[in-house]
Amino acid sequence: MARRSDHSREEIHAMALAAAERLVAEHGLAGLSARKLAAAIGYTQGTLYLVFRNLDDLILQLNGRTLDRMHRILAERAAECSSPEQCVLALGQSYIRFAESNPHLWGALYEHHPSPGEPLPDWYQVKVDRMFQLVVQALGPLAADLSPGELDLAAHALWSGVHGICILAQSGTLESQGELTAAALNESLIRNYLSGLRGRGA
Amino acid sequence: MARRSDHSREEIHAMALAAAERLVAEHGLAGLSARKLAAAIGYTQGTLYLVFRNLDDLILQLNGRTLDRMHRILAERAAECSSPEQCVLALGQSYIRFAESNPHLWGALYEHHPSPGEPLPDWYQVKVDRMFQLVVQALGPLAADLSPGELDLAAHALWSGVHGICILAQSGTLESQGELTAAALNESLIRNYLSGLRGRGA
DNA sequence: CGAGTTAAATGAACAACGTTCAATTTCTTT
DNA sequence: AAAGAAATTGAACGTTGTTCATTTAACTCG
Repeated sequence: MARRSDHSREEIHAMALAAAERLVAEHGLAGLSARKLAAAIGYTQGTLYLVFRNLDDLILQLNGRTLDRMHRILAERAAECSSPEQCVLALGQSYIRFAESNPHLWGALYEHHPSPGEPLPDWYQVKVDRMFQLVVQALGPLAADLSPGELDLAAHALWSGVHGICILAQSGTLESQGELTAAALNESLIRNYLSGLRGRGA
Repeated sequence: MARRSDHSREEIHAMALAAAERLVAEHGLAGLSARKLAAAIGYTQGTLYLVFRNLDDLILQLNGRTLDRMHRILAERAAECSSPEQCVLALGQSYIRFAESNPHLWGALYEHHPSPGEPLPDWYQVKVDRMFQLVVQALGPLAADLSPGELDLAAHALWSGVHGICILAQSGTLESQGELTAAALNESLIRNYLSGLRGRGA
């Protein structure tokens, strides 16, 4: 089996990403290997390296897709809500729900570290920033007296807080105690933070 | 080189953990391997398996040590502060400072996942709970009208928020923007959350 | 003091990993 | 049909975690 057998480069690229998504969703990042992934699309490991620079590159692109899906879902939810506070709450709950129903794909987002300390590519950073912008937008009407910088700070503080709750929930640390669901923590965090934000300056 | 050469089992255990701490601190979890670690203490890889069940076990014990060190530092800081709000702030800042000055050891705490979904051993869970108790204690005087359950909820919400900020900071996502330091996010999160907590019920 | 026993330590072996690239195979063109 | 080009392969290399038969040193006893 060799040249131009069935699929173009673009098709192989898409097939590989789709198969990787299935593999990771089912077995986590650890269940992904070049040979297994190649077998899943009917090729051998070498072929993957014609389409991706290496596995890190492939995982990064997979994470990009996950960010896209997540952004789409959260943006929908943020559009449906009534009051601004409800919007922020909805964003948080949607994020938690996404993490809970796609644990391995969501986990891959932060389990995967690019090689040294080298920065993420621009196109990936854009997707991350777009997520934060959802929070900034939802937060805007609530904090009319804040400067743009203060608003950004608040959005980041709040959103990394929600992110931390997801991580804690997925690590199973708070599985034992019944009251401490991710949803309850999320609501407490957002409600009190917003209340504090309204009560004073930044 | 064979039997009873120089060190008892306990000594080898301690030497291995100390060497692992050095290796991980310098090169991250990825820089740790059975052969490299064994060489660092003058043994071969097989010897490690006489003392540890496997590498996961070793890393878990290493993380236990890190949690111990961190708890000691945070407990000292929490004892030195004046007002309760200052205590919570000090805890958060100390946590961030620890993560910033021990990035790889702190990273190993959450990068390492035990094999399937099997739970952490009890002795480890105790160390995690002990960390949360520091927050609960610091939070206690600030929330006299809260039930124990609500206090626990608040402590977990706040602390996972701080944790999320550390993760975000270490991932380098907010390195570009100058104002968004982990310390600033931490202060915003804690100040506003506590303000909200005082202003109303849970 | 030398022989025999016991246990510590080794390191070869196995399967799997990411990655590379000469070799092979198929398609296209002459 | 032969030659050329290009897609795909899969053997190879160096690494990984883990096991366990074999080796080697120390201790015990006659």
